[in-house]
Amino acid sequence: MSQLRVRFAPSPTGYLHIGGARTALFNYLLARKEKGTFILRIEDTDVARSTQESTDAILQAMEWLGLSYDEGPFYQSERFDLYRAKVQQLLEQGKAYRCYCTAEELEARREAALKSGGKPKYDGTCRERRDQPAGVPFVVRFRSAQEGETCFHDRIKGPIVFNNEELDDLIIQRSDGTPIYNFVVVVDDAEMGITLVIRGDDHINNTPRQILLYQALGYAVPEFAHVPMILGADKTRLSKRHGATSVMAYEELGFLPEALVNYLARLGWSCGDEEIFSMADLIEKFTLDNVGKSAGVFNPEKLLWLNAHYIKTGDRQRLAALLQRHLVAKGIDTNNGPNLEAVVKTLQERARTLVEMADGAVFYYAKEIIADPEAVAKWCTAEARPGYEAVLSALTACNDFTHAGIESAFAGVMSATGLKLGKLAPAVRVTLTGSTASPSVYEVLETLGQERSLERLRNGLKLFAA
RNA sequence: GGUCCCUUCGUCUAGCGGUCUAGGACACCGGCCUUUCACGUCGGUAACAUGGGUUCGAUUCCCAUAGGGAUCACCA
Repeated sequence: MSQLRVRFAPSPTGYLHIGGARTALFNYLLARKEKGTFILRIEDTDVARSTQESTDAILQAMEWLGLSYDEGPFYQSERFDLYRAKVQQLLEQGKAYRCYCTAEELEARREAALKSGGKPKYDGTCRERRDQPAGVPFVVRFRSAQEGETCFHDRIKGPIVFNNEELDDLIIQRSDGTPIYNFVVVVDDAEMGITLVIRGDDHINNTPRQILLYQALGYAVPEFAHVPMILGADKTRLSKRHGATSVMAYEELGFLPEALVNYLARLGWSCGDEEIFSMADLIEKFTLDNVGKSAGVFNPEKLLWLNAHYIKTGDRQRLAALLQRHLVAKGIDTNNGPNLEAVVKTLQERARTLVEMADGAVFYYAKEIIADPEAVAKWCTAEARPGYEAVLSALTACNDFTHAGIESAFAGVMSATGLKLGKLAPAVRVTLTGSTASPSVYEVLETLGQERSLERLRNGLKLFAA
């Protein structure tokens, strides 16, 4: 066990999105690699916006991705006593003060400042206020440093310096007594012994004020590593406009968790020319040194490619179980039909997602084949009928309905009729699958089995032009 | 607007002063394979934002400019 302690601290105001998942992944990978501790903390201090459903969704997504944590989940909503005590401590030490300005007043002043070209920061009205009017609601503000500079060495971005003049006295406790993010994140990271904070770089601007807070509270300041944002194709922050952003939406779309993990890891991190990484590979090879500094564009095409790779190389039994779920979702009963693993085998190389695989598997379980009219018109012609009938009788006579047996049945027909497979197979494919695109007819025949195949082939006779 | 971050093919990236006529991957285009669709395979198009420095020598270091992103809440 090393001293490294990292955490993922999502706010339960929605599902786990792609960006959050990558942050969680990086934390997880580093913790595992360094044999450190990975902590999960739910940041639900905003009671109005936090929901149990969101928390559940986040937990579920973490589990689906295989990101297990060592401690937690901790809920900030259960730690208000701690925060109140820390606020009190700051108040007593004169490092924080009560502010009686109302939200409306502040808003008005902000606008005025902006209009006159000034900075929209708190003007310090209550900074030196001594009286404590009874019955008047107040917030607690942190007395921030007004001069000097605050700097830190980011593990990804390098040295970053802020002029303290840019910082204002931020609110650390609302008028309803609940604490605010920038305050609790400091208290919790310190109290939980976090040694390295890995988070999105949208938090860079929060870092200096948090450092000041660590110091005011007498805590050691942890290290920081700010990972770049993930952008949409138009280079703006990834959002719903760009398609699915929820991790679990990808499961529904037929993606495998290892594909998403692999993709997310490679978005912003690299290891030479390698592209394919299992979770074990990532744990072995991940380092913050190879995380890039610039924001990356989410590329669904590449995710698709990785997913196709994992489907191609995946375990059939597992894929069969996953495929069944997608088939059932389409209202298809897989009980009266070919073995699912055999079906997976024929579709593995031609499906990029489980949804595509399910689409491609539908014909196997159809009670009746409804053939594409265009395909029928093109291949089920009077001219093709003799060959088709020859195949039908050869397959009827076949007593070894395996790939090899089927192949030799076709070979027999080909030598007897002089027709090439290109003349024989298409019509068979159409009556068997209803379409011109499918796995190899030998495979389809074998997978369907003799009984079902012959039934379809006989029914198919009706499709031929007279 | 202020502040902060970022800047190699369309996209993800390799590159950590000379090995760069810049490598890999996705996508795209073409050949091959082939019973369809795919897979596979071979090949191709395609990038160091711009301008100054530093240096014997810059894709690599520094500074500007431009562009992009983030952030400026009693959200996190």
